[in-house]
Amino acid sequence: MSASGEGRSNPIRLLLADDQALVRGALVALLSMEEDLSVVAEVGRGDEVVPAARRSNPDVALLDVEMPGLDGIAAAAALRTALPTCRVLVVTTFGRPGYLRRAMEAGASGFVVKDTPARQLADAVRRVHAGLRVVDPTLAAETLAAGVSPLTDRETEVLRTARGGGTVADLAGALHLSEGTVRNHLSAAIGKTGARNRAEAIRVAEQNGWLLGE
Amino acid sequence: MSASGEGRSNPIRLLLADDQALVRGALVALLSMEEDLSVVAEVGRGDEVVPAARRSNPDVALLDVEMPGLDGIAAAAALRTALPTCRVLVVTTFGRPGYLRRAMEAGASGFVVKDTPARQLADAVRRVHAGLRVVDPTLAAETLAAGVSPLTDRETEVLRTARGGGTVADLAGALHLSEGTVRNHLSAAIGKTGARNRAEAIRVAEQNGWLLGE
DNA sequence: CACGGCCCCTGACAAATGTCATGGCCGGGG
DNA sequence: CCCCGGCCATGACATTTGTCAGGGGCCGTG
Repeated sequence: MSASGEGRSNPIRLLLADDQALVRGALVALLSMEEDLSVVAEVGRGDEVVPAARRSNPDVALLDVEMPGLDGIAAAAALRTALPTCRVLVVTTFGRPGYLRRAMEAGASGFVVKDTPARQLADAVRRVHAGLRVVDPTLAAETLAAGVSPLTDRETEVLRTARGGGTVADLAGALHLSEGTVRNHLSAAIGKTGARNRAEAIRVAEQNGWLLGE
Repeated sequence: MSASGEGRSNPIRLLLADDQALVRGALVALLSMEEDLSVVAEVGRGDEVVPAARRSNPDVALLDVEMPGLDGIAAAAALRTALPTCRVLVVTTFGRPGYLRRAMEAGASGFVVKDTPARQLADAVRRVHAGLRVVDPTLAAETLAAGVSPLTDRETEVLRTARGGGTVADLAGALHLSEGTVRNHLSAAIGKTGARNRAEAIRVAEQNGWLLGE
């Protein structure tokens, strides 16, 4: 339990990124209760992560996935190149299989969903700081099962644009494609996702985390 | 925690309901830092609110809207009738106008969105406990602007079912209606929401909090 | 009672959506 | 080299969706 092993050594320096101020503040309170942890920066947007990290030089960054400006995965990647010594622990509301995959590819050391017990968070931070990987085992299994996205680049792009809920003509305009082409990509996506119409396809792709990025 | 230093009066007894364990735990940490607040119960499902409240007899209940079992609004209503002396403060991720309206109708004393600064939460709790109302002013304005849902019962029901993303035939089957009728309701909903197709109508209705309940 | 609102159904039509066969383009093997 | 497979694009075609104009039944209210 108590991380007294480190005795008087320097505490682990933390950066917190979450767009919901209340949650962010609550996490600060939670983590500040630990003797060996110290929150040195907190931000509410993905594109503020790297600047803040440059200023505060944290050991570990806790990044939410859903953030304005830049999503947590992209922020993780940016942070890895900007401060390679800083480990990343991704925290998210949704246990989307694709999120985990992308997070790992982006160089994250850990992945925690928001319905894990609060007790475990501090430990996860310590493990990550120690160079270990932290991953929810059930989620890891799901990720393996879901596999990598079967969607082609164009298909994901079209699907992503279609999320806003516009007509085919709108999409065609926005993507500089012919309407027929858009329909074709949508049709392919529908087939690959096993859905029966556009809306379903979007939901499936979203739940698998295949629509992330950009 | 401290030895009753500030103990002029008994601390405010709190019940916390949020389905995300991590957030719930963090909120506990946050609120426990206040001398005059004491978390006496925490639950992760809407249908556990009343039983837990019966056991712990809280002064104020913090309820999240998005919860399994029973949504926070319904839980608020149930709690008001079960323990009329217990005030309710609704906390939610989404500042949907309809949520606020429904929360107030359900007897809540306060409504806070999760991106308000963490500092203000304890004060909100105190205000609510003192019998005052706590409402985000911008959200209140939006609520007035959005008005009450223009959708008829059947229309909302159809729209709610359509959320899952099925074909008209599916909806007709699920609701025991003729396909034509379903299309009519959808068409009406599309008209009233000012949308251009089913998907948009669903999004609009959802954002306004018109699809709550059941 | 008569009226208006909501609900349910029907049927027909226009418009959007989904499917398919086809062809061009490119890069990696035989 | 040529062929094959993946991706992209396109237009014709079938299906689904959305709209409209009806009609009947069931309340609640003036």
